[in-house]
Amino acid sequence: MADTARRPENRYGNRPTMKDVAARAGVGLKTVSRVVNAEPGVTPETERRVQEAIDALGFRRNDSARVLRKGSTASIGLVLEDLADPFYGPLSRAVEEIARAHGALLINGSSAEDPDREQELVLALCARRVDGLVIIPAGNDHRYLEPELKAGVATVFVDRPAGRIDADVVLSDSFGGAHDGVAHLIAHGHRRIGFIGDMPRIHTSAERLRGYRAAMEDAGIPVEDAWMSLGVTDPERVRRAAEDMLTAPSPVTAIFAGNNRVTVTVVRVLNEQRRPVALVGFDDFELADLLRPGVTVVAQDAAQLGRTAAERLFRQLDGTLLTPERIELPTRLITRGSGELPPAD
Amino acid sequence: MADTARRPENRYGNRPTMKDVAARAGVGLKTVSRVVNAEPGVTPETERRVQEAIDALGFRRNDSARVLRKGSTASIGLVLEDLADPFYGPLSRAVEEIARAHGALLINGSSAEDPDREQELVLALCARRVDGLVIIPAGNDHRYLEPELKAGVATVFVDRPAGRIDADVVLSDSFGGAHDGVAHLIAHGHRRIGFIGDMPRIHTSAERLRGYRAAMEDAGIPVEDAWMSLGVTDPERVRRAAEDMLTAPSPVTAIFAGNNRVTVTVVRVLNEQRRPVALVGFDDFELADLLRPGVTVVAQDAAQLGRTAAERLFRQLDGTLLTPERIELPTRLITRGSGELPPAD
DNA sequence: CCTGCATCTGACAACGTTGTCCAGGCTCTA
DNA sequence: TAGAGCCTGGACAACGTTGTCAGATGCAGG
Repeated sequence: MADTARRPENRYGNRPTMKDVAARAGVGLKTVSRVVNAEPGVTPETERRVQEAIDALGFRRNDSARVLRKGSTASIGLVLEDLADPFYGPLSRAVEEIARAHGALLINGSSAEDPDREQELVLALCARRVDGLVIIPAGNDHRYLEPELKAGVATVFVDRPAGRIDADVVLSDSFGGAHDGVAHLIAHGHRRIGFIGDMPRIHTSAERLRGYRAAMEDAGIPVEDAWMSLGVTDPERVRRAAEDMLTAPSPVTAIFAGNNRVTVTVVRVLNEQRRPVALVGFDDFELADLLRPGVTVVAQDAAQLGRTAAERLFRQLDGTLLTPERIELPTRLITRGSGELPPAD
Repeated sequence: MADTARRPENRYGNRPTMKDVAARAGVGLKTVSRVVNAEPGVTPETERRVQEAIDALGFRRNDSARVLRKGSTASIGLVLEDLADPFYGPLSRAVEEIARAHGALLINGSSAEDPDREQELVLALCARRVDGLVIIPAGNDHRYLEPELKAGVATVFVDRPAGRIDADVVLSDSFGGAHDGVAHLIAHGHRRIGFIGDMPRIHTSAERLRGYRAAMEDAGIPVEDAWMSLGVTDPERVRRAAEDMLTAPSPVTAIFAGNNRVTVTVVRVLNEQRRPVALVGFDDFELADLLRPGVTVVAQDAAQLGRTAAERLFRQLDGTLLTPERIELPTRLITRGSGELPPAD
């Protein structure tokens, strides 16, 4: 009875250590270490005895101790905005595959678009001594990373540049993509074009807005304030923003949506309109081709972003490095119908 | 010149330790530890000096050493099938939120539906001494986890039960959901109903197939082999399977799709058919309501699965537990049009 | 039988942190 | 002013592993 009530008192609930294995196999500690790490210089007979003890006890090497001794964790960290956002799934997966190919484990976390939380997460990863970091930044100031960079933690930013420090960054050509998308609408006869995007403090949003403005200016079309809605992300407010610009004194005949979440909401709103309104969205999304009309988008390749970033990270770690660089991947306009609707004046 | 060429020779590229901080601040090692951990018993003046040294050197505590000493890593592992699958995004995110609320970090990896890779990943996580594991199993035999369970690693399986060991599992009612979905089609007049699903060795697939058969049997409808397609996941083969059952000697008038990836492909195929074919899919997906017709689905709440599993995990860790249990969450039929089409005979 | 060499094995220190325990200095009271 | 008690700070061991190095063993050759 006293026995059943007894709980393991050690940490890890009494996990066996190499010492235990050594005792059971009747060999020295270091010999166990040799077997576990497949180092040479162990008789087959000895190895067998050790292996037997390992299996019998269910021993697993404690990597914390190993890391402490060796100095490298063979793991990298990924900090992104929201794991639930479909844009980040393929990106994350691509980074994981590259990491795996290099024998590293991926640890990831979401910043929930909160700069403080991003910093907290990054520092937690650094405390665990990850070998490198892939960061989709939420904040604008990454000077807190200076000691880490100096200490040799490989770092690559993705999707948005680092703030106030000099570091690698891999991103899509937001300016060019937005410019192309808006120019596409203009080419189809639109002149009153709305823009709905996220906060301009986010680099990609600012760039896309800039692309919108540039395309309009190139065509000599003055932009009205009522056509632009910034800092809007939650569906309710996107909906209102879209409705507002559709009923403004000079209503828009087309909308450019700054990211996939905005696009989806705008599609819902346009579905309820009597007259057709053209739409081009930034970011592709699944099923965009199945909607009626299909949604024309400016697509960026999330997986490619992840792959490029991860590869660059490991090249930093190889020492094949490399002054910080900015790598911009092109976007691709995919026409599916919604962006080719003529203006319904 | 010799100076610029010099690279840090220590591991971690010369990261400062508490000893360095202590030396710089002119205090003892343990005092630094106290400051870092906000332990009481340090004069404000001393604390200030220590803090200054920490900032100046860019010191970050080495968590490996801490873990080694303390025995708890404050981290949990999540092993899922594919991060890029939209079903797992919200699940993963939910687990992360709960972990965060408990002050734990989430480490996750994809098994790519490969049992060996699952085991490899799980053991890597165990070597890092995660406190607990949330596993979406790919394999059917988890006896390799016995030592871990014995050692007190909290473990919860999600979406599919563990194989050959006794462990907590949280899953959706696949049988009931499929039964409801198929019964719904029958209630709308269908008798020739097709089923396309994944390999029956996957528990959820087998259960959904069982639900389909049961619903048909309840209605007294004999099932023809040509109406069933199992072990089919990639789009190309799903497409062919769907086309085959639509052109069989006794062609189906409705299809039940076993998971969201299948559903999406089937939608594409049905879009190309001249006559309307009814469709109910297992798993909800974004934009299902925007398609024409909207896609009727049996929805499971991925986030809720994740939350439930994570909460249970931490209850195991609290010691508030708990013999292994099987928790089945109900599904919900969401009618949107595609499942209510009458048979076009 | 001893020497030299190669092969296998184990003792020991170190990695950076935290828990334990004790020393020294201070304040307060009698 | 002495003694008690409190507060602050530091010395030291321990966590589980790996690298270093030296000891033990076996064997061949003199």
